[in-house]
Amino acid sequence: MAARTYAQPLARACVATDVVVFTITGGTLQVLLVERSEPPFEGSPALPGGFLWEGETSREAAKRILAAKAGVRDAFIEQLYTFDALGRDPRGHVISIVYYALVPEDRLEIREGEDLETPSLVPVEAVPPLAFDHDQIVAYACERLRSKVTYTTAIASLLPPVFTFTQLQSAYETVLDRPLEKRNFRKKYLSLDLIEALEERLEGTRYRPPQLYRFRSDAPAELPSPFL
Amino acid sequence: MAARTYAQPLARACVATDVVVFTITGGTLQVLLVERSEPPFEGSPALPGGFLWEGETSREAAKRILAAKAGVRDAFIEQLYTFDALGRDPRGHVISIVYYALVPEDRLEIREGEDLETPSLVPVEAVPPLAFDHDQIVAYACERLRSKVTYTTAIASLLPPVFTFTQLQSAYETVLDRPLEKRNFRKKYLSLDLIEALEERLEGTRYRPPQLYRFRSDAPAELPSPFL
DNA sequence: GCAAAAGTGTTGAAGGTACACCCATGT
DNA sequence: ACATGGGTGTACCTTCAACACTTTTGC
Repeated sequence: MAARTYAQPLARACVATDVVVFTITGGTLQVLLVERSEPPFEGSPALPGGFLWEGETSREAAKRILAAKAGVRDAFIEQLYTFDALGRDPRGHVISIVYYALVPEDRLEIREGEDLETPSLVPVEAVPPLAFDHDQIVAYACERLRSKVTYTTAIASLLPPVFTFTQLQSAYETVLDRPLEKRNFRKKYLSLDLIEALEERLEGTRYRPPQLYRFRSDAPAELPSPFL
Repeated sequence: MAARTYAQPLARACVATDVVVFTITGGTLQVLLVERSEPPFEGSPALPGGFLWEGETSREAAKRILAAKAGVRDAFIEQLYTFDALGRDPRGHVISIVYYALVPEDRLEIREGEDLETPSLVPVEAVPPLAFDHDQIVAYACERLRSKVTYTTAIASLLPPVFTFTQLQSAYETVLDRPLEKRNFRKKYLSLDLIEALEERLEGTRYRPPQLYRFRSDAPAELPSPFL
């Protein structure tokens, strides 16, 4: 590829992608893990991932992996960081361009890929020791997610298209891992003008039916300043 | 490396690093560019960069490039993003793990590398069209830098170890590209307790000698919330 | 004494935090 | 009528923004 010769031998690195898939289930933030079906770390839990295919970008690879393991094709997905410590993969110099994805619980379809790796959801508070440097990656992704929701509308990607205010608040509480005060949260959030009330209310509750909301189609992805 | 065969051919990508070196000179934010001494884009301005060497991480490569072009060994350096669009390098699939670095003006020693590429500083407001996707990279790095200084002490890396309050404020104004109100800035900044006054004042001014400050050795790198 | 930058407080507006009760529904 | 979560307003305090003059030095 490079016609010229260099004083130093160039790295012969392989490029991989791993994906940290987040979802909220049962009031906890969960991450999707697979059990590795081959060495290295065979049998260990790990992030879903794999090598880049020819002619594929890392984002495309991440989407492919997301579709394969989580059954989702158009989720929020964003590059997290590139991990390339020399010892991170015993097979040699493998760099991983890591993405994180946000998937609403109801859109997640966990399936075995062709490679027979079984995906499962694990609360972020209970992630077991993982293969490679994936523990660090998960920790970093959580940090990023927490900060991201405070100045963007990324939370929308963890919620169904239509939701109640309580669901919205509870999603924030889950991600941020702290309680928010109900009245202040509503006041503040409504003032941001990001969401709009539907005409219907939720039916079939055995209590007062809550107002339904959705994000406005013109809601900005990013807010000028953090609001939480 | 991979013993197993795959259904799809794996990407044969080369890994490079580029570095966006920022400094403040003469009240403007500047970025270090080199003129490419070989194809592709021979003669075009570009970011300093190059392929990873064997046994080297991208961060080490970035530091090597920083040292080679800017004569600086221990500057602030942080991974920015990994760019891997398929068409970004006409030679083939080259992914670039990009870093950005902050260097105080007085520590910068611009030098020609062995490759004869001549580095020069250019105001970020006047960056010419660059090779590859480097325009985008510079734009993204500026954005990152602007947001970074609002919630970290990264500004310290653009200043000499000892500085006046005016220098500090002016560094913020340069990076953020907007004026700040002097009294409010001082009040707010002092309340953060990040800097401490030296006993000496600056001498040799032809006006009232200003107080000198330095960042406290225990100043946190990151602040709990943005302050500007 | 003049030029040049350093340094310093107050006030009004806005926004944040803390807090407790009534409402609408299903059973 | 009761249980359940839905929904609302006020008072205080903190923080932010706007604003102009005096001080210290060198020449």
